[in-house]
Amino acid sequence: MTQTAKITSPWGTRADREAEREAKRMAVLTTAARMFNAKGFAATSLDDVAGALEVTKPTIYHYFSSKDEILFECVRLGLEAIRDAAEAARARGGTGRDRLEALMLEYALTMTRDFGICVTRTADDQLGEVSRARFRALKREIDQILRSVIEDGMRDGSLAPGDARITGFTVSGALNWIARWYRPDGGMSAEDVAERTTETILAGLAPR
Amino acid sequence: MTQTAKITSPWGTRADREAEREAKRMAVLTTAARMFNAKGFAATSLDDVAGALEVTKPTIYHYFSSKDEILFECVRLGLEAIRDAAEAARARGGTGRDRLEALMLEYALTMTRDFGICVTRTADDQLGEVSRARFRALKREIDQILRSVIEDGMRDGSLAPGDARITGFTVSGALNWIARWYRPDGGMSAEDVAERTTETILAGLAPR
DNA sequence: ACGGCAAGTTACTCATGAGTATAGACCTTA
DNA sequence: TAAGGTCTATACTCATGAGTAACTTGCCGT
Repeated sequence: MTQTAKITSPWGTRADREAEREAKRMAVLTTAARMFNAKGFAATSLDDVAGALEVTKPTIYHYFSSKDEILFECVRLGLEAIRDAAEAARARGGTGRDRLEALMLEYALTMTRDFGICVTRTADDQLGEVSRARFRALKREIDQILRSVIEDGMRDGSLAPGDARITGFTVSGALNWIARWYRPDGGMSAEDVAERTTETILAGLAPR
Repeated sequence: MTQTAKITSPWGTRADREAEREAKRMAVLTTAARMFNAKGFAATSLDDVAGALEVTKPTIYHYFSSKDEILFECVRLGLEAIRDAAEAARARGGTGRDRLEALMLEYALTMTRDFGICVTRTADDQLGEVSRARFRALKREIDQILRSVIEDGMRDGSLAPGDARITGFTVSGALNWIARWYRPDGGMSAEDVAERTTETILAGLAPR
């Protein structure tokens, strides 16, 4: 039998090159997000980010047009992860409570990851005008999905009646805070943290 | 009857002058806190703060030695307000649940005020090394008081059993978040917000 | 009266870091 | 093999804003 299997060419195709470019973009974003989370956005210079990737600043400007764009892309990835999870939870079956629980679990998990952490550490005043508007819009979108699921639950009796707005803020506050205290090396897995926090929010502190 | 009532001298005493100095210091802190909250710490220059007070930057340096000191004093005032309230709540009588409720109400109220807002908007990387250490110590102190009250409540049966650490983080997250969404002009008083949020945390979302 | 402290001012210095001009190496395609 | 795009580096510019030097004014205590 002759060798007919196609070997992979050492010369990349256009698609290969685009994938590589995308991989480099993501490497910049991941590195930047980690450094923003560790030292703060203002205290992290693009020279720092470039240095960590062992390239120079103009290289970064080859992939991004400004520091603002880099920060926005980081929070966008975090926010879109939450929004997509929230949307999926809203669309699935079950009671409002079931859907809320699914939503909270995914939300909490995102809060243990680089881009999710970046979201809660970023105040909108750090972004330029255009990014800021998009940032707020995404946050509003998530708040609204969360609130609508809570309202569904209150309506179908699977959640206690109350003010859906306040309840929504309480939930997002508790979940967002995970990003501030969770440490992967702290003996608790991200999944454990997500489950316990979700459980605490649902059950409340008072005994039943 | 002759005039014997002591008139207040136009020449201030030493105490007067010290009080005035203190008032000016506080004016700087309040103005700075509001501007930090509105535009972010990095985006607020001391020239901005001085301008808002209709003085010049060196005047501010007459009362404070650095921008770092100003930020730290702002968060210190916020954190000490919370810590004192927490300590008072821990010391008073009643079940763990009663004390926790009192603690949460005061904590929530502080989160609607300038220095409290400053606390949650300040990431420790914005502070110099020394201030950062004191900042963390104060936060830890508050966390520990909160946790000990929760543990008391779990022990005396007035709170549902669970992981006091996770529960504490959930509580502080939900409360801290108030600083991010509360607007005094939003139709709800700070007291209302504090009560409703506290109630939601205690009761939980699931129906009873 | 006078030395000195308190409270301001104007007019600097100086480090930092975002963003750019320009050039060179390499790779692909005609 | 020449043209043109892609990727990276060196070596800048330039605005900003923290912090300071040095001076003025006025009040206080001796």
